[in-house]
Amino acid sequence: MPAPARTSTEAVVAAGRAILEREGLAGLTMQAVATEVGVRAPSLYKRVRDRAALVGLVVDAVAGELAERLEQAASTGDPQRDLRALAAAFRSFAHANPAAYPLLFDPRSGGPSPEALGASSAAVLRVSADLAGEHHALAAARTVVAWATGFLSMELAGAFRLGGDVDEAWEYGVTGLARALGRDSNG
Amino acid sequence: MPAPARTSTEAVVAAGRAILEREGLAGLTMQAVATEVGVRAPSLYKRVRDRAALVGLVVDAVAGELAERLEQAASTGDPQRDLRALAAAFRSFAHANPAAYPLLFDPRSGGPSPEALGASSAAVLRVSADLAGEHHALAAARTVVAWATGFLSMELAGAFRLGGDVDEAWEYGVTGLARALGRDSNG
DNA sequence: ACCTGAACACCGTTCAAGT
DNA sequence: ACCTGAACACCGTTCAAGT
Repeated sequence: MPAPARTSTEAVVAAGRAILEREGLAGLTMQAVATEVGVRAPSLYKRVRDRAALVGLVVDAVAGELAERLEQAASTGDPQRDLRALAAAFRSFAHANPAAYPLLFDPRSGGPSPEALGASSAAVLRVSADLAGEHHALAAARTVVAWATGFLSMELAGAFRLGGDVDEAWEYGVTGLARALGRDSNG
Repeated sequence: MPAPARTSTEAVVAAGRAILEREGLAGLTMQAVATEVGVRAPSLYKRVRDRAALVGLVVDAVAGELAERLEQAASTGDPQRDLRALAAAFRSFAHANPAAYPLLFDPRSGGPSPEALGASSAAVLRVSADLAGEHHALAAARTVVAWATGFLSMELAGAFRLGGDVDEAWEYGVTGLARALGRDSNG
């Protein structure tokens, strides 16, 4: 009477993430996930409460991986270089996860868990403190992340349709922010 | 045999927008819109091709209204003041349209039409040119809009969960951007 | 303890039939 | 010319029944 588990929460989340990138959020159905892990849709409810919870777990997994990338990126100790490295890490992560990335900041997805959020914030906060001073660290970090995530959302959405060079606009932005944060902000 | 029209595309779009804010994107169903305009769901297909097209029309309407607000806001002629006014207009519009605003930059909504996009961009481009010089106008405008939209997406998503004062972070960002765009950028 | 088929409510969409 | 009921495919979710 036992009954062998034919899948796992990790497998379900991994499948969800793969399908999300392959088919988009609308394609991330319970049936599609069930098929991918080799089970029938109702069985998924042994692993996750409902579809929203599944999406939440996927978002958390993505946030965790982003945190790793940011941590690896901001490691030179030179605040100006680290800021540029953080920005580059954000952008390459977004390009590699175009469907998942916008979900991290989507009002409708609940957002990442506090833990995942904290992990993702750590590296940015550290560099922001180095650059803008402890007193302005939080506001500076929010400015950087807001710019990066807004830019990348727009880039992924194809919202830059007035011509011009998108890479150049990105470069302009990083440079401007590095300058803005680094000036007479040693509060 | 004629057959009186019992609704109109404008009424459908207005209903869609109202329901979007009341019930969220998931609540914006063809049935809900049909009920609101006093018709049965299949009749909506005389006005819009499908649900995605309806959402697109709603997004366009919202983009058009945002363009008006931005145009009204940036009118003092002083670039620094106009930039702050633009930022304030973005934020109050987002707060007034919390469900619709993120859709403007959502990869999944197709985004606003080129016309609506152009109208929304005009005021920001003008102020950016005044501030950063014609040569950097586009990159500067993209920096400002990216920051504002990213900040507001995060604010609406409840992503600022590390404490601190959100208004202060906004203020810090505007000030930093105004400084960054206005310095030695007269290319 | 987990898996399944069957069932239900709900949604988008099509279409023949009405006026 | 527009509106409608009926129908279809599809989806999330529940649950009793299997092992």
